[in-house]
Amino acid sequence: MNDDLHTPAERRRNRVREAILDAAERVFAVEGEAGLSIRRIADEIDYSPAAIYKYFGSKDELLDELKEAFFARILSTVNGIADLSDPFPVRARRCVAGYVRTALEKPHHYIAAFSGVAPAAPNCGDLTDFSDSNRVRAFAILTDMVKEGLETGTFRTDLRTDDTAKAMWASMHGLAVMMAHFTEFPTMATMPSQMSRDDFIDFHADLVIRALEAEPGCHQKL
Amino acid sequence: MNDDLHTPAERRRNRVREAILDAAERVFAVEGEAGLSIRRIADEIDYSPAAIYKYFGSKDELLDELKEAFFARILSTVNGIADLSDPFPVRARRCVAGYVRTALEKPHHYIAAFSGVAPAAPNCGDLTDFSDSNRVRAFAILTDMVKEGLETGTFRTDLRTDDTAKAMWASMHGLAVMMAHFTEFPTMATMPSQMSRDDFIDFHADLVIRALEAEPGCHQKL
DNA sequence: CGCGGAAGTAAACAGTGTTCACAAAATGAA
DNA sequence: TTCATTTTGTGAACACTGTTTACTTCCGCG
Repeated sequence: MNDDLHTPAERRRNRVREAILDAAERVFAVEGEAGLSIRRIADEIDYSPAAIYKYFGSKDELLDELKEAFFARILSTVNGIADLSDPFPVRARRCVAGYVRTALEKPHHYIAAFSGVAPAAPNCGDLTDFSDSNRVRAFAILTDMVKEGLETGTFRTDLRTDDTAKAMWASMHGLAVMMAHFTEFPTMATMPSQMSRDDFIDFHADLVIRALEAEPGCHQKL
Repeated sequence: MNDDLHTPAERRRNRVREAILDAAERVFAVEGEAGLSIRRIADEIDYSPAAIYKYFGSKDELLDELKEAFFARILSTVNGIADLSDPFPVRARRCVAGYVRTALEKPHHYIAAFSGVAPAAPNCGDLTDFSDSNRVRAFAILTDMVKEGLETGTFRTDLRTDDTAKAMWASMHGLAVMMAHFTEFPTMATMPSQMSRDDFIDFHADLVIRALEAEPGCHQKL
């Protein structure tokens, strides 16, 4: 968090950096990855395109920072919910739903964060390269949740923690990416539904948790 | 299916068209959407870039055809499984798993098919524009499956067919897109797991179906 | 002050999708 | 056959893109 803003020069530099990110953010949120170009950002902040390369090594680097920031936002939302004192399976459902809702606040961001096949990272091959902090922390929330479900006896005892967390995330992610993809339609259209957007998210969250419960559906409310 | 290949000219034209699609397919499967350029395709088939525009209105149109063809392939796989005579909940699980496995045969294709926010279609707004044939048919398979589960009493009776099908699709899609995204890692890495890739797909499929069952887990095998 | 490094720039390079005027070839009719 | 018409293919251009390079300008430190 400490960004070393001691000297005026450093603060000034940081201000420009933020301005670049802000401009990128603005354009990106509206026009998506396709509409975002270095020259466009430069125009927005009245700089020359080349200037941006004094602050970011490449366009991808800049984009990664945008996506990472958004992912951090989702993470903190879910974290906030996880820290509440709701009884267990309710809290779990709320985390799932919260994840999806936050993801849908910026559909372009969320989709962009997972579009494309991840390149084989340099320091990969083992599981030890588990260094992408935000995603790791997000995953940790899930595994903690599963552990709690197991310990309290809410979940089936034959579930492996890590695999279950992964499956949960896949399901949440699926809903988020699907609704984000169809975001410009009313009620996620092109597919019939009687439910409101929010109700559907809750419905899905309920299913995700229910799949794990020893005696499913004992806590109907919310 | 009838492509009107009556005259020699039409057949010749169709051959070139296929050659273009084949070349695109080849490049796309290996290098993904990023590595695919009109000029690259043109090189591959020894034509000039401009020639391609005699066969496709735009690069997007060409790409859409690639994606659509792949989606059709997934669809037919799932359809094949759905037509088997397996007892019900087993067949449902197999459909889900089959969807994911086929999607993962070409990760680039699958991800590309859902990357980006869908633009508001011209003839949209109502549900009546339900005209994207392949996706509609895929969705129909799901709704049929849910209906069968409801009629045979396997599924909970309080499930709404359409919403349940949508939720199912979201979960399958989530797993597919997640595994596709991390496809270049061993065992979908960056996340710990004790299971093989295939086992995990089955595990997830089981969870998806189990969430809908009236008495979950009565048909453990396969 | 002067000096060194950082900030910012215009211009260029290599690449992209796409269009356009034009040539070559195939087609259909007389 | 010959001639006109349509189709197929091309090279060059246009307007973009991300990125680099040489250059100037400016700020902070000694």
